[in-house]
Amino acid sequence: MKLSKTSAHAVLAVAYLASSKDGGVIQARQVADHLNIQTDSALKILQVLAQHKLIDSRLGRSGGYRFTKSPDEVTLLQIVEAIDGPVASEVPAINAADNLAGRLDVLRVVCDHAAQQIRDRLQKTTVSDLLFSDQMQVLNPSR
Amino acid sequence: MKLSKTSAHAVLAVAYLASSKDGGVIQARQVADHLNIQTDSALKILQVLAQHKLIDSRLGRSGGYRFTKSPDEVTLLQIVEAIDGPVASEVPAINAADNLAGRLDVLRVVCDHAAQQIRDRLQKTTVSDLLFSDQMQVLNPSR
DNA sequence: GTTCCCCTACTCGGATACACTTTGTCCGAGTATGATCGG
DNA sequence: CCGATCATACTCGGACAAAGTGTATCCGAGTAGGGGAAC
Repeated sequence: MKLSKTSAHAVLAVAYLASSKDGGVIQARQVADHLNIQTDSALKILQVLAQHKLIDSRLGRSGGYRFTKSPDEVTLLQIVEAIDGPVASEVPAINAADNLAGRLDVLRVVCDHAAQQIRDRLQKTTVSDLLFSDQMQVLNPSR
Repeated sequence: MKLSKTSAHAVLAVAYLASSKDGGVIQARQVADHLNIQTDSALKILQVLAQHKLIDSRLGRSGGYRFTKSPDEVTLLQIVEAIDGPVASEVPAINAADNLAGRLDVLRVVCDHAAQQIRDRLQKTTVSDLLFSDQMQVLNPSR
């Protein structure tokens, strides 16, 4: 299970927007500073998230991004698939003899099942889980 | 769940050796022909499998490779991890503020769980499962 | 005070360049078998 | 007939080149709000 860097940034960006929804919008620059990445990179991530309706974008001079959904409704699967595309099984095409078709089918079934388990796991975790962990972090060992 | 091309080749190579164990060794060239790949590529795969003791190699003029284990004992996980390395969770290192540590931990837990499920799935399937599917395909009742 | 226009700050979206991983290829070296040759 | 020598066919293992994929950066364009000038 390899989480792409961009997906990880996207998840943290959504969590950041969700934790900072004071009604106002947040600019890409602020998100970039929070994640310690370039503004352009954050911009691209936020654009894709907005295209998939996971966050709202506002154009113009006082524009920015905003998280308007309920944290319970947005899952990690939605975020990851918005960035990296569908989490599907991939068995490479192999140009081999016909009697290998059955064995390749077995591999496909195994990978399909594994991919489904990944999807299930990513769907069980929502943005609110991230927000909650944040509270635990702040309230726990500091003092 | 993305199965690398080399891993797929390795699985099919082991299945080929397992289905052809007449007592004699099989040369890398034969495996390459069976998989429709270059001899060098097959050679490299077989070498790695032999290093991990999944198959036996025999040096010298009448050398080659042989599958001596029981098909029930060798799992797909062993083959895939021999080729691609450990199937572990990977959450990219992110240089962000400290208050993001908790959220990153959540991501790590999720990915760890997903990776464990992948391992479980790959471990449940053995070489004998591939051989059985082959019989179903070719209708060759020999076991 | 109202209207019009321009300037500014932001998002949008494609294009491009870069880095990393995977994949494919090559070559020298080691090893065991069989054939050959000399005693 | 027997043993030493050589040729052959294979594996071994590292190194390298090519391809593919993910990542970072750049640039022009569009959009909305604010400020200033003219009336």
